[in-house]
Amino acid sequence: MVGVELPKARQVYLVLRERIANGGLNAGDTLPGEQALAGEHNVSRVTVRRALAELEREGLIDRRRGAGTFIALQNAVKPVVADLADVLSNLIAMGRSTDVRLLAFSYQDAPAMVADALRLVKGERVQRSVRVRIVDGEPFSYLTTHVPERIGVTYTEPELASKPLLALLERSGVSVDRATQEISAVLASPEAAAALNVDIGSALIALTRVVYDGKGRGVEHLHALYRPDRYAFRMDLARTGRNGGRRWSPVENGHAEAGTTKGSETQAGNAREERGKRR
Amino acid sequence: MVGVELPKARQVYLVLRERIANGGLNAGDTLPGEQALAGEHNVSRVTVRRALAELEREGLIDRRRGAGTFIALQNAVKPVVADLADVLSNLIAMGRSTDVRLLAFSYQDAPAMVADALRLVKGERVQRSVRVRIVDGEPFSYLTTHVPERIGVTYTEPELASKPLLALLERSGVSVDRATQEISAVLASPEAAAALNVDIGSALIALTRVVYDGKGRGVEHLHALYRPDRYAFRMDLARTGRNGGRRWSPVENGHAEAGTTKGSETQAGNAREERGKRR
DNA sequence: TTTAATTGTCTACATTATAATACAACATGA
DNA sequence: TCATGTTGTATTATAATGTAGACAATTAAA
Repeated sequence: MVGVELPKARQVYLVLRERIANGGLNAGDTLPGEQALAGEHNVSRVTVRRALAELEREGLIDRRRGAGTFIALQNAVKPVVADLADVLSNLIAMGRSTDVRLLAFSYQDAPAMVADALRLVKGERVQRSVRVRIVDGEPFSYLTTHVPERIGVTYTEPELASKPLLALLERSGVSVDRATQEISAVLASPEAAAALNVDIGSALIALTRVVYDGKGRGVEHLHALYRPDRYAFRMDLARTGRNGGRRWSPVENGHAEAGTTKGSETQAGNAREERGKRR
Repeated sequence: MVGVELPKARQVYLVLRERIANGGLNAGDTLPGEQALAGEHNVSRVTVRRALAELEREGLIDRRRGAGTFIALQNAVKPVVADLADVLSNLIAMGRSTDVRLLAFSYQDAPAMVADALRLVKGERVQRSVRVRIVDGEPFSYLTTHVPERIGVTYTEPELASKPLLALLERSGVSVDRATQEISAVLASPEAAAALNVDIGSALIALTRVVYDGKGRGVEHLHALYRPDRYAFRMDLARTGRNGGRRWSPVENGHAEAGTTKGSETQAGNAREERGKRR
């Protein structure tokens, strides 16, 4: 049973990061001393120091010998905030350069989950592709798509790497009509972590979208993973008329806000690259 | 720099769990032998066995001596899928029993992030509360709310533990009008992990909602953490008219589907409780 | 200046994780 | 029955991680 626990240094790191982000600690505040932190968390000072070193490397804190440890001034690297409907359009509208790398492309039997969602007969063949979308030189989404073979054959591998999948589907005569999507959270698997340049086991936003044509047949199964530090789903809600109903309705928000802070981005970006290389 | 890495056993565990969930492995399939897995992942067989032991404890696989390791039949404990607008209403509509525990309640200076979102003067006092919502006996959301002091004083601590916050706000004359919410993913901090009965460092869905009154003043800042195995945000989208626009519009879905499988829930629930107790 | 508190550094040791190997117990199919 | 491959168990060795304590360097305040 032992062996799958998190190292203590990482636990302390997590707790402190949480306190800095949401725990009511403001920029410039003084953190408790290493000795005190060691006591609070029931670990040795050396372990606390490892956690603090990681936080310092990410630019969240400043440590000054003799003085103490302080919360860094511009610690919040705000993610790009975009509407839930169409990520790509929003990014382009923000004037960002996007690029795609095709990591895998094959035809195979449909996994049970996909066959179920697309309403295929079990084992029907599908086209599977894995792509990484790169925005402004940094990877930020890891896309796994499954498309029924009969539709997949209407476009080629290089086309998939250069054009949006939805456009390819429409070109082949499919009427893209309706979709269902779910948002969840997962830990980064080694493959996804490598592609997105984050640590294995870090948190990722998971989005699963199933697209149907006019007749209700599934035409695309998309499983997307996003870096939460680079992206967040945002929606505006308005209270629905009936009083006491206590319900919200989604509101079309004209354009998404670009939320990435200029100054801090480069710094955090570099720190992250180091982290990725260290193995 | 060392000390915050994930143990190899946990990395292998993550990979295998990912493959079981989304990697095209179906129920009943045979996993590669421990020796083979050790080779694939460049770790020793002992390490692979630790990862497998964890998966077995969670009911995802069956191991039979002499025979092999198999994917458990009913492994997919589907989360409760609900609409993004109003979680609580959906749960009640599903006929589920919900309960609330109040973990913290205090008045304090507003953290920078909250003050910013609610458009308060920095350091203005706010009421902070931490609640855990329990559905069908299992904790599934961890809510941290900040409300401006002038509004917070209109209700009492026990009221907060028994009535929805939005109802309390309206009772005090606040016109709840508009909200913005963002969905992201975070790792479970020790506090959240303990409250939600999951492992430290597991992935959680993070939702931040800021509610405004008719005059655009912030009246509530909600930070919610959900267990992804118990919950997922779902939305239905329809293609917007203009052809080539390639945009989606949210669709009101009348009622959310209850997605929890009866049989598997108890089993997985028990496994999880064990996990929570082991420390 | 003095004093106390802080971070930085170092050493020695204990505990835990991982690796490599061998062998037993069991299942399966030839 | 037998050969083969599997999981279960044990042993040993090495590496990684955590602990404890002491001391130096620096800061800030008394």
